[in-house]
Amino acid sequence: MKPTTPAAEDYLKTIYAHTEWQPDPITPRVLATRLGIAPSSVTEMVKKLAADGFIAHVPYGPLTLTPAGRIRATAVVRRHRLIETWLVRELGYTWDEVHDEAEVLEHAISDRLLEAIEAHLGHPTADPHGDPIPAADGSSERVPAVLLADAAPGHAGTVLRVSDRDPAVLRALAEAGIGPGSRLAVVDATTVRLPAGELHPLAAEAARAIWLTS
Amino acid sequence: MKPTTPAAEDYLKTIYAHTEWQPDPITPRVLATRLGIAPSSVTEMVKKLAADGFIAHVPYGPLTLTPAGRIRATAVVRRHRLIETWLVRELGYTWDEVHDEAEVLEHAISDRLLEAIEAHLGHPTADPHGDPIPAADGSSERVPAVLLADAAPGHAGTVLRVSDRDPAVLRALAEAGIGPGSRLAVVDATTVRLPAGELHPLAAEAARAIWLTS
DNA sequence: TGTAGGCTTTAGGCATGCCTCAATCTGACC
DNA sequence: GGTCAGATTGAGGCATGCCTAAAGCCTACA
Ligand SMILES: [Mn+2]
Ligand SMILES: [Mn+2]
Ligand SMILES: [Mn+2]
Ligand SMILES: [Mn+2]
Repeated sequence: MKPTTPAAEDYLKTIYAHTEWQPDPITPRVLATRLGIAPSSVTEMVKKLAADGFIAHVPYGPLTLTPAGRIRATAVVRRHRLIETWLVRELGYTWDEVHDEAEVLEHAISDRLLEAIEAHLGHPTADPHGDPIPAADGSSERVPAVLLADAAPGHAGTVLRVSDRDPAVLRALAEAGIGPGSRLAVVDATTVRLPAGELHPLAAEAARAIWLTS
Repeated sequence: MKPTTPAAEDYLKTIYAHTEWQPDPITPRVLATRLGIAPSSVTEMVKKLAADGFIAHVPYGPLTLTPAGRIRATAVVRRHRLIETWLVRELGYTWDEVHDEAEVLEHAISDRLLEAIEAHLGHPTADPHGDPIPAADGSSERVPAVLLADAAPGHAGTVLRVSDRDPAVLRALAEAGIGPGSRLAVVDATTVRLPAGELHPLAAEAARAIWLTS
């Protein structure tokens, strides 16, 4: 399989991540926005990734990963999440601080170091945000989940994951003691009830970051 | 101070390393050979590094670091050696395996992570090869040392450092139990006497890799 | 069914960091 | 002092990965 550059790996990872918790394939426009680059830059890289067999693309259509692309993408996701886990468990990072560091290191560590870190951590299956860490063969368990913002009032469940996209949301939730494993009941789109019974208000961004068991 | 790219950092580090154990400044030709690139590539990068104030260079002359260049170079060396130390002490690497990994990671970790690793290791002052780890301010202790290959027969001393350039040499020395801190007496250019009294033959490359107290 | 406006692609450009090949300089030796 | 080999520099080129501006496509809605 063709080697990939750090830039290409970020494209593949972002395409993969888009469909991880939601079915629609990603469009060039959305990919450009997520990566913080111009749409025309996506067009160019898509041409290369398609030529190398990592993505399938018909002009003006959405972007989907080929089997080879999925393998490469999950390998990058695996690195990212193991690095985040390592930073939190071994080096005193909080869950809102790890993302940028992992974004760089995921392209820099060798397979050898990745395996050493994984063994050192005891083969964790989820990162600090509750995201599943793919196994070395690319497989990962997918648990049915609902976005808190989309959950019906009255729905009660366990926090499965919290999107790591917005550090401010992560800090606010940590402050409230909410994280993967927390039990929550949905009161309305901006209020949850904690196990102790007290009501807790949530910013709209927080409600769109938390995924509960369905 | 201007930011530096990974490539520029490798140039600065290599220029610095050249004078660390020997006084003559490096020439473009030698720098190109060390970096494994063409001499004309060095000419180009030297122009940029000189324009940015990191090196001093008169055409056709040798390359020397400015104070700004020395600060940047020691920062990279500090990263490199702390990473090597961390790989050996925490993750089961041997001293012949760490160099390539550190060569990449030295450009990838944040200041935040560097400080966390350093604290986690207890602020070590030397890396697995005995090379001094510069402090955050760039300072480092320089101990007088002689290359084993240049030492007079009969000279006895402690191994201060072993060059990490050739992994095969490092493996052979580890096999013989020779490393920083070992006591050795020089018999001739290719033989040393160990503390137990036995003689040990050394390859010429090994004799040019070992530095003893003078 | 026509069209406006958004999405996608194309065209042309730029910075980085390499390369090869050719020209120029330097210093050691005759 | 002249010569010449090796070192250094210059010229031109290429891959990567971004950009802006302009052109082309597509579709939802009038
Ligand atoms: Mn990344
Ligand atoms: Mn995460
Ligand atoms: Mn390096
Ligand atoms: Mn070292």
